[in-house]
Amino acid sequence: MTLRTPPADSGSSGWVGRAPGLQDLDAATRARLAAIRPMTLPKGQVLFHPGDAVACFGVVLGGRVGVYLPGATGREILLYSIVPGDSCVQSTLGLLGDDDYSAEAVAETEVEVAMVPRDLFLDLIGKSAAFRTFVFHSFARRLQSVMQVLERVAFIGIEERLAAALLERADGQGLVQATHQELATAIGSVREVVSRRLEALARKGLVTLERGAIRVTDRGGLRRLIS
Amino acid sequence: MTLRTPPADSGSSGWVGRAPGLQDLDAATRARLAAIRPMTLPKGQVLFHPGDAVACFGVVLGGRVGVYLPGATGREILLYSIVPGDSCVQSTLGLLGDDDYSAEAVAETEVEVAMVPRDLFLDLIGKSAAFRTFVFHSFARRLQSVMQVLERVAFIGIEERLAAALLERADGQGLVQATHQELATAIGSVREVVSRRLEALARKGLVTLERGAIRVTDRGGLRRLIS
DNA sequence: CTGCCTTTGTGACCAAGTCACCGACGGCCG
DNA sequence: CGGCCGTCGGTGACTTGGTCACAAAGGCAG
Repeated sequence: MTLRTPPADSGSSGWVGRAPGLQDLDAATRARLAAIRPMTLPKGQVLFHPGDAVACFGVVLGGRVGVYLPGATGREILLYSIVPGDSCVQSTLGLLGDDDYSAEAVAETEVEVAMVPRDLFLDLIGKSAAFRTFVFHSFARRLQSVMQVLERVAFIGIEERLAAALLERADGQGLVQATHQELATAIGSVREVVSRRLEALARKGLVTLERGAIRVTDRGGLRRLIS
Repeated sequence: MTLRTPPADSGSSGWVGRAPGLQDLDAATRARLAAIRPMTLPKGQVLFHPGDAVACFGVVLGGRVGVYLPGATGREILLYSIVPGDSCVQSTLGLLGDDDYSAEAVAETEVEVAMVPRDLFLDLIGKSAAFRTFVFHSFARRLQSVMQVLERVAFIGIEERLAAALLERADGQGLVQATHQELATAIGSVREVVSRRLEALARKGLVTLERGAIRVTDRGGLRRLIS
């Protein structure tokens, strides 16, 4: 059995039906989108860098993409993650506002994504109310979430942010597969600080530390730190 | 001579022609907007609080509105200022994403604003490409600017942010009419820190301090701090 | 002038970021 | 098997920025 992308399947739903938020599209728009063949990107692949020109409107169908804002010092901070059904709002920004990308996007798992070319995107925005609603909603959610990131970085202490990040990432067994550096980037801090805080959490018995991973042993305790 | 709002003047352009960004609207949309009577708000007036439901889409015609994100600790940070021709993107967010306001808007001068009711707004979004473009552009600019605020707060030192804020606010004579507290809020810091930095800038001969104001005496010197 | 409010100054302390360096683990290759 | 090297994590000394508590001016109304 081959691992190629499946045929376009423009007859019935195709990938469009699998994208949460795009299901309510009118038939004409559906058909035009369905003609696009989704592509698969390996984990670690960079989708765009700051300064790249925006060519397409990306809709993520599977996997997770992290969007990072890099600072002058080499540090960077996670703006948001794109999960299935989200569009890449950085692209919207570029297509509608004529700006280049100012952030970096990295595939954090293997990712399946449909790339809508600029012209089709602009045409659909004009013609399909449902498509417009989809785009606007993505946009609104993103602005909200960026403001939340700002609020946290500006007003909330490291311990609280770290606890939240751990709870968010823990799987069923409480395992968080992330290096200290990755957690630091996610909460807008630096490795050393995260290492020290994790050690403190471990001393309080809330987590245990492994190489390349953290195991959450007391979810309630972490939740209490968040208040 | 009375100071009332002028008559609606729906015949020719009315206020719509005075709003940068709305000039390219089609005649039908223009007419529907022109029927709205702009209102004037005094300096200091609060336009909305966090938690308020969004009822209208506001377009600022004159003056300046500051939008602040409040933190749990009582501190708050300036997200952006709305100047003539900008729409209030917080409103867009609420009207399209069904969220309440999460920020606070305050008139920083006397302000003239046209409030577009929700239904008319949604209708125009659907029917007028030019209006849509206007809204999208505002939206895109705002997301960009919020990301810039985040980048500064996360990665850039106080001195640099302060110098930038001073340059931005200085009038022709170099006078910045703002208290230390106001500057602190603008750059996402606190009064004490700003006071100390200002004192340092004064010792370097870049500014002189007055009660309720700062006078920039060496623009070049401040610019050099920003690099 | 007096009292009161707003703005600014100050010191001690705590939280977080920076820098420099070390050690520990885990492949991987000879 | 043993040594090499890259990634990951630990640590101490130091700087920057935020917090807290309180004092000292300026300004204005009564």
